[in-house]
Amino acid sequence: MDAKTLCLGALMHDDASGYEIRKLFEDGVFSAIHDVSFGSIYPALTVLLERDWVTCRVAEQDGRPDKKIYSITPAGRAAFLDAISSPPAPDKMRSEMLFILSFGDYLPRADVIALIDRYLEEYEARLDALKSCTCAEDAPPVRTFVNDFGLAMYETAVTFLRKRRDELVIQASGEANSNVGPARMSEHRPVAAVGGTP
Amino acid sequence: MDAKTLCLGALMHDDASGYEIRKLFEDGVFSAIHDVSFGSIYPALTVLLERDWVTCRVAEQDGRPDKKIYSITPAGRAAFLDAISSPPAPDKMRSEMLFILSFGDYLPRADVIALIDRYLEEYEARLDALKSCTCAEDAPPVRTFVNDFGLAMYETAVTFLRKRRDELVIQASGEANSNVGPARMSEHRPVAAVGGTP
DNA sequence: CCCTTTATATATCAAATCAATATAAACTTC
DNA sequence: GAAGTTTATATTGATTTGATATATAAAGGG
Repeated sequence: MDAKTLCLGALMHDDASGYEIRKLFEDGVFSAIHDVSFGSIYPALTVLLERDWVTCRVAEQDGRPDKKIYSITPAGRAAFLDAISSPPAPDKMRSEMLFILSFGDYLPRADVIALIDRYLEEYEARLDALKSCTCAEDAPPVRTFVNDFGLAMYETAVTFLRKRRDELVIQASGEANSNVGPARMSEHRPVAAVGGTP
Repeated sequence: MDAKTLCLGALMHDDASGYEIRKLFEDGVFSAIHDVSFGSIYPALTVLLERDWVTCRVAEQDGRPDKKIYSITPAGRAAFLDAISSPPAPDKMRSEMLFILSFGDYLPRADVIALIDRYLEEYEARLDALKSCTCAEDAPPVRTFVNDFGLAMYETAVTFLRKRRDELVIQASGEANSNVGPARMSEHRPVAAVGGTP
């Protein structure tokens, strides 16, 4: 999906700066759905301005750098509704965790369990975040659809991971009395590329 | 995750051509996990050849163009295991469907239901594909982990979508006796960008 | 008191990635 | 036998990402 469409979607809810749009996809309502980075957002906003799909006002702030607050125009709303009326592409998942875990046979059992622990942490955090931003419970089913979908998926993930983790721990302690308790791996960094000259 | 690492992972299972690697991520074992396109695979294989992490033999075929079949070397296996020992990045989802559905209030109810129907079709197909490639049931839990995870997630998705679709249909037929049966949208195309000069 | 981290806020750019397209032969279907 | 699909490889242009730079300020540790 085009970064311009994603930005318009964010602005359909409320006026926002580029930074705030990013946060919507990082932590906010879109966090379970899609992702965009600054490198796409700022050029997209520039183009949207040129096309008069959005307007921009500068808000001075005490201390912090000036904010450029973008608003969607009626023409922008029309363009957005037109864009989302085309049939969407299939969902795409990118999970380094699952990719690595699919090679669990090649890794020490303790590493596999530690990896599942990290994975569990991630999905527990997402579940909590989603639960806390759940709005009115009596809202119509269209409005709660996406939130409830995310909730159902994350709950399934957490339940599955907890069960399998425990099975692996029991199995491992049966094979050898090694240390496979709730070990945590070191702090998070993106997975290393496959070497080469940096 | 680096395309080189993804290619090495594919070759850990078996020798393959660039085309076959692509299929593993499109239809095969990695389809629920990650995605890579030709534009990443072919340059990656070239680099892997230079580093002697893979070898390449040309297989002549009757009729069809020659196949370049790549094999992972012992050094390649070592490099792969090293690459996957780094802590992985968090999962990323990109769902145009959910993004569009989150604006369901702005769309005609019939369109929303048609969209959910498409979504259901997609996940039913994925579920079937995953079910058919499920291997030995007595395999150790590490080996079945990723497949079972995908199965659990897809089943949750399908169950959720079926339930919500029916709720929306009942609600819609209560509001007005409009045609909201199992309508199907036109054939699949990627979602349109937000206009501009093509 | 200094240093690091975290947060707000915008912007740029090289490197990686994707979607689309070109080529080509064989197989399929009508 | 013409047209379309599938198998297979490869390239290109456009887009996206991830990293980095700049600027300010608050918070916390040592």
